Amino acid sequence: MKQTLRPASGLRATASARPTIKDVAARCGVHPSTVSRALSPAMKHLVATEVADRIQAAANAIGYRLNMAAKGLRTGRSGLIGVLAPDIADPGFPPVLSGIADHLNAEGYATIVVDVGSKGSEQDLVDRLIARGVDGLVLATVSLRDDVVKHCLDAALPVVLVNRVDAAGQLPSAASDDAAGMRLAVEHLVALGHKRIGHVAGPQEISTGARRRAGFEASAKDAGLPARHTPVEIAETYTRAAGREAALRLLARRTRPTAIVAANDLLALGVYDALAARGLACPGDVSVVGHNDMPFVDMVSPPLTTVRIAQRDMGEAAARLLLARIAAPGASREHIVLAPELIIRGSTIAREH
Amino acid sequence: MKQTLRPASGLRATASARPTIKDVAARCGVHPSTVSRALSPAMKHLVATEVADRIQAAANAIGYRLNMAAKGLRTGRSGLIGVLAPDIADPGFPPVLSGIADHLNAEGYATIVVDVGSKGSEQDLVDRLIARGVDGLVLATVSLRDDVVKHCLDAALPVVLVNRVDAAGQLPSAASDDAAGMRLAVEHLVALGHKRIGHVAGPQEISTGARRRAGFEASAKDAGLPARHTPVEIAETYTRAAGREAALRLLARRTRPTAIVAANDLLALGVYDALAARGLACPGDVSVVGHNDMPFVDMVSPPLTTVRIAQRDMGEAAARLLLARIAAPGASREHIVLAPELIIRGSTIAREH
DNA sequence: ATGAAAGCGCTAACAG
DNA sequence: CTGTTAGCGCTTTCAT
Repeated sequence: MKQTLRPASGLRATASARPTIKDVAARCGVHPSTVSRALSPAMKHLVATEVADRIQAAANAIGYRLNMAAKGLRTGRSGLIGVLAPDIADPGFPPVLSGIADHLNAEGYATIVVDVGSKGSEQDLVDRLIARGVDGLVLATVSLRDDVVKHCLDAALPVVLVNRVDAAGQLPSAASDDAAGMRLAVEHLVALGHKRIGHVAGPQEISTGARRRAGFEASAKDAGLPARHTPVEIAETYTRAAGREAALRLLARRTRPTAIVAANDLLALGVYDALAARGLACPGDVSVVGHNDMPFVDMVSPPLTTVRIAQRDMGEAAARLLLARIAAPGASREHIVLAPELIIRGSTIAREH
Repeated sequence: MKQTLRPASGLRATASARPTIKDVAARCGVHPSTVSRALSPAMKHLVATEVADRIQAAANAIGYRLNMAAKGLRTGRSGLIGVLAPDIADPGFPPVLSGIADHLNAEGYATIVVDVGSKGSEQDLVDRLIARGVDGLVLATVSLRDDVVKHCLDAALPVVLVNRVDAAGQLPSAASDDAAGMRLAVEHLVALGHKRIGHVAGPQEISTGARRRAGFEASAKDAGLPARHTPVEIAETYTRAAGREAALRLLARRTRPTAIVAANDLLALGVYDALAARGLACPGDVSVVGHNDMPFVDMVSPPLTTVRIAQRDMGEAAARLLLARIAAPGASREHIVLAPELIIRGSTIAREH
């Protein structure tokens, strides 16, 4: 028998190690479980008020902090949420993230954000998060046919999507109304007298890319514009460079569009680059509309007309959805859709006839 | 005696619960500790290769994942690092963060990023991170006289600073050479013939604000410019609005500067706003230099001349420093300083005489 | 209202 | 090389 009891555990005020529930108990002359109860808001009512106060005081005095790892081990819930982001550096993402994190923090959760872009396989990242015992996942990365979704469902892990949706609509999501956003853009241009409007579409395996394109085509049709006057070119990635290339292809068409709607502000800046490369003026020769209203697009020249999406709200909605899912695993597959808003600036102008 | 053994633990393939080391052990007919050894890279050599392989296979077969909370509880190390950020939405921060996270991830750590701006007391945030058992902290928030620093030192928690330094220089840090950056800016303007150069300084309780200001004043003096021709106005926050106000004050001076150096790109954009408000042209009437080279300042009009700082490297250096600190708690209080670079664009022009 | 006991999943001495 | 044993800090029955 090897009893490795720490000598006089809990009595040494010399403690440099982190105090535990036992230290508090010893100091109050009560049993550790009583301390646990007194310090847990939910169980506090089971303990005499006077004792509870003494325990609270002692805990403060020695600077006791709950050990979440131990609690998590015991309860099976870590209070950790994983967030998979496509690229932290993308200027559109921080507001979403902060919406997510604020809401989650308020509920006592901490968030681990993982940037998928840089490191290898998304599966691996998810597995590492599972190893950390995350109680749920927010995916801002899902592409339309995606194995990660299946992977998470297999792991029986509560998951929500933000800013994206999955092809089958199986997962709860919070996203902007992409079709409505494109309609805003197209109708604005039509009202300005434009009859030939091009679209620089985003990657089609990402839901925003596919849905904005569909929204563009539908709105153009509804406005009575023939397909040959509403050409679409696809950018393979949401980057300025890809936007430039796609716009260049659009401008090389037989009948040049007098306006271009981009699926994204980054793409729109690429359109600016293409225009400059061809010696065309914006908005003089070609009007441009973006999407997302990312920071500082009001400072570029010309200030970009764009569709603002409710990024913070989106993040918050996703967090709420996830928490609901965690509380009731079988719950509703809700899709929250947020209304976009057109911000008119200097990059769109009436078409002189 | 109450033996609550799970019946036939590890034999049920029905398992919907997460498999544990015991399940793997049962499946292989070995003891759990052998599994632990076989699955730990560091201890694997203690186990027969054949057995180790069998264990590995079984683990994969049933989808076993290490439970980090349990491991952490046992070893006292969580593999979690906390990052305190002033504002995730600040466009300057993501590259730093991604430098930190990438390096840390590669070493098996996960990072919890906390945005200080939104929620209450920084102390509380730190305490919550301590409750999570973080192995160390990266502070991107420290102001020059700061109690958080003391709080962390008290908790004997390894800490490094990034992008900032503390007044006493007690903590290891990774930051850009602010003085050198300002010298680059001032000498550039002097070379262009400017003789009256103003400075929109950042908050003086933040090290970048204070050090860039000191750098500005030193460089101006070295260039032979009298103090009355190199006025300084302080912006209370690093925001476009505060930059505008400070610039307005600068422009209201008796002898108007022909160039303005801002402590930060956000501030520089505020200077643009002020110039526009006074009907002055940039760079025609007043040249402007920023600091940080944040995304898309090359797209504003005019494209901003600015001092680029090595943000990603800064993050990576901070991560390295922290890991070193964790490995050897008493280790060197190293200050890593990164060299900045001047990026000349359209907002600075020669002063016609 | 409190104490006792057991165990979450893992690792680290310590025997063999 | 492998099994035994104990325990990290906490919560939660179950008894008092």
